[in-house]
Amino acid sequence: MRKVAESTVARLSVYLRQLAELEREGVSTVSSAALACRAGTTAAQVRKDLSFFGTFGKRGLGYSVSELSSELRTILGLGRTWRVALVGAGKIGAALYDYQDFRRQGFYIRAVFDNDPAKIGQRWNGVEVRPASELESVLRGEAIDIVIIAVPASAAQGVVDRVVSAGVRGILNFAPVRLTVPPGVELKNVNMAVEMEGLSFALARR
Amino acid sequence: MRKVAESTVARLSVYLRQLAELEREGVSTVSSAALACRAGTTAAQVRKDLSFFGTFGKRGLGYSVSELSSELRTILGLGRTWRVALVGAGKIGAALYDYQDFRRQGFYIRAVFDNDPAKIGQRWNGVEVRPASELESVLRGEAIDIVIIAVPASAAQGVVDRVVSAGVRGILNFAPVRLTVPPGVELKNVNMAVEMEGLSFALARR
DNA sequence: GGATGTGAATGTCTTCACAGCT
DNA sequence: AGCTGTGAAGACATTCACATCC
Repeated sequence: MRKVAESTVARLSVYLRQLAELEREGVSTVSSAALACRAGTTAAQVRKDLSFFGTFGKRGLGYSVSELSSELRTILGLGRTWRVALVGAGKIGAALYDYQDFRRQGFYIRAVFDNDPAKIGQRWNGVEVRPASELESVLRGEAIDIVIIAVPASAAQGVVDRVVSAGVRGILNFAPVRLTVPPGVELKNVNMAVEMEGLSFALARR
Repeated sequence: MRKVAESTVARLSVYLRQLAELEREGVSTVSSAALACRAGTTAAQVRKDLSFFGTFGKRGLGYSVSELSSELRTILGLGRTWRVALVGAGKIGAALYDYQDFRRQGFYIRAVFDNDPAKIGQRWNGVEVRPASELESVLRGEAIDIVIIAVPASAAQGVVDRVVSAGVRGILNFAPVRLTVPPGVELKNVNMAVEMEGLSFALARR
């Protein structure tokens, strides 16, 4: 069960989202072909992806929407809540804080940090914006699992080093800069500039 | 020169960013090994990526930082300005509008749309927030190349259909939903939920 | 009959290793 | 000597196709 491709995991997320939609639509059973169609992939890919984790379907029938949904939630580690901190209370931080989809999947933002005195002390839905000086102590005190980096590029690596030293092992980075973390720490990057440049590349060659 | 992997293009963006940094540091020449180290990949990968587009280095020496930088900008289609529209003037839209890195690479937001009467008519840095009803006419009138979707998931596909019918061929989607576009239209997705679930997956299996 | 689960085949991407320039 | 550029090898991911089971 080791060694699963990142692309497989990303697709599982997509499947899960499609299953949630099917559930809302009242559909109770789905074939790999139907799920693939909604997820933008192929039936064989769906079956292969799932086969890494077990066997969830019934031959001749397909998959139970609710069962598969629940299995995927377990596989993706969504069977618990995750304690999240947000570093950077600027526009991007505010947008992320608001992004309710996180909460729905069990990601709870338990702490917010910023350096701007005008923001420190504000209450966001009951969560106080704290100064960066309290970073390590709050991360440990609140037992934070995952930190979201939403600070300027120049400050990001410094924040990451402190976050890692405070024992956090999952980081989602929105700063447009390549960060380094020690082995054992999981780092994901969301870089809009890379995506935009992917678009301009594709559009330019025609 | 056809058929370049998406992953290659994404890395080119990263190289370009590293080269810009090297330029600021006053470095004039860089080896594939040094660039790879900064970009988080291998020397062979750097050379192979570049080899799809030509030969830019000097054997025994490395690459001229400024030359390679300029070549990459051309390859990525950054040798011109791109006219961008933003649909959705909520928190995410506001954060994106503010994201100055876009502008620096030649992506200019020329139009903003929303449905909220409280937002329509606002001026964002001189760009007026317009009602969605004007979508097609403004996209054509302003000769928009790329549209950023920052509306709720439920509204996204409808917006995309209208945007495509108005002749736009590049879309960057921030709504957490799988969109479909006809062939010939380039679609990139930024999905934070997928990234967070990738983190929880990695953290859960230890 | 119908759809899954999976080894085998195919396709794609990355790494190796070295000839060839500077 | 040093480092690039690139075929060839290897690793990895996707697709095929079919035996298997409901």
